[in-house]
Amino acid sequence: MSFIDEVIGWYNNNKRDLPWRNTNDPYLIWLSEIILQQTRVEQGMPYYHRFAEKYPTISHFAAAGEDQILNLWQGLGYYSRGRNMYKTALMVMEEHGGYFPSQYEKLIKLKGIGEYTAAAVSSFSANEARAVVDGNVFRLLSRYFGIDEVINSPKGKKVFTQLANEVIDTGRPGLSNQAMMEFGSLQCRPANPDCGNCPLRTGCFACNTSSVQNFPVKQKKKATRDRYFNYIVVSDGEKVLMNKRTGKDIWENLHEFPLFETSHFVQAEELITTPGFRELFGENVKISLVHGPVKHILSHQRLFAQYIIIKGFEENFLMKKPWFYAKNDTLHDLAQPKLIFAFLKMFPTFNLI
DNA sequence: AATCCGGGGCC
DNA sequence: GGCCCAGGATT
Repeated sequence: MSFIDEVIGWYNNNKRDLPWRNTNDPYLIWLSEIILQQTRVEQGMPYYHRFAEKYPTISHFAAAGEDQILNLWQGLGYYSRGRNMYKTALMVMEEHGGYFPSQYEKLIKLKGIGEYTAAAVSSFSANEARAVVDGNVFRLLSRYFGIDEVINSPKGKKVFTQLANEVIDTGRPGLSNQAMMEFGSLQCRPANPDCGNCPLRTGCFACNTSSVQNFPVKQKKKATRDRYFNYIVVSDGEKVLMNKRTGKDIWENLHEFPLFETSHFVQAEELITTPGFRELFGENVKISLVHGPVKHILSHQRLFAQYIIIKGFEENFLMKKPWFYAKNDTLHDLAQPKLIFAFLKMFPTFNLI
């Protein structure tokens, strides 16, 4: 049996029953593939069900607004995926007559769809023979063939893409791609792979040289930076002051409390006496309560957030600011990062004030 | 080529 | 604390 025949044989006996494998609809497959980018199946599953139920077709999806998409995306991270999905939905309605494309060459032109996702959707929905190369495939190929090319580099990506397209079963590309990823995910997993029971062990370079932990070779990422977020909570118990983030920073278009960022940690009492603070929130503000600091890890940043509940906020300080009041019972309609929705979940009616 | 973009699970 | 996860866009 060839390499790919072994992988497919294993897949037929060990595959998980995942909902997006029971359809040929390129829209639903696209939905699942975007959700699963850099995201574990178990984490993305509830989101897939929510999206598929609320937006059963691309027309339903496009009829929503970006705010609604981001709201349903809340908590999943990498929010550009949600923003790009919405752009793609509009493109499909305008440029493809509301029919989600299934061909690689059309898919690759859409927002948020790169080589991996275009190969996945086209092979699963239309059986185009284009190999998917995700983290699972990198790992499986590098271990089995003993390839020490750095995977997170343009050259490495090229090398592994070529190899993946050489091993793909062109007679059944969709099945072949699914099998490669499932094998990498369950059998040839990152930590403690089950080499003793692996059907590929006799031909596997890494297994035969006891060097599984040496593959794949990956360039280490740069250290993260620290940021200090001071969230200013202004509430009368019925409504709360909110801000919608803009620009190229994290969490674009998500909502949060008015933010006062500092270059280092500053105690709340000291913070409100700094000149910049008074200019933003008024001369008469006083601290009611402080929550935190809360540590929050992102892929490239460490956030230290403290929530400063203040009183004495003057309404005329709303002038020329993007802030707005949101009623407590409408907060759930606003997409928020975890640092905000987790706080609101702890104090749903600001009963701490 | 390097960096940025979330949140969670595992070791 | 580091690594990884059905990656892609930007610079």
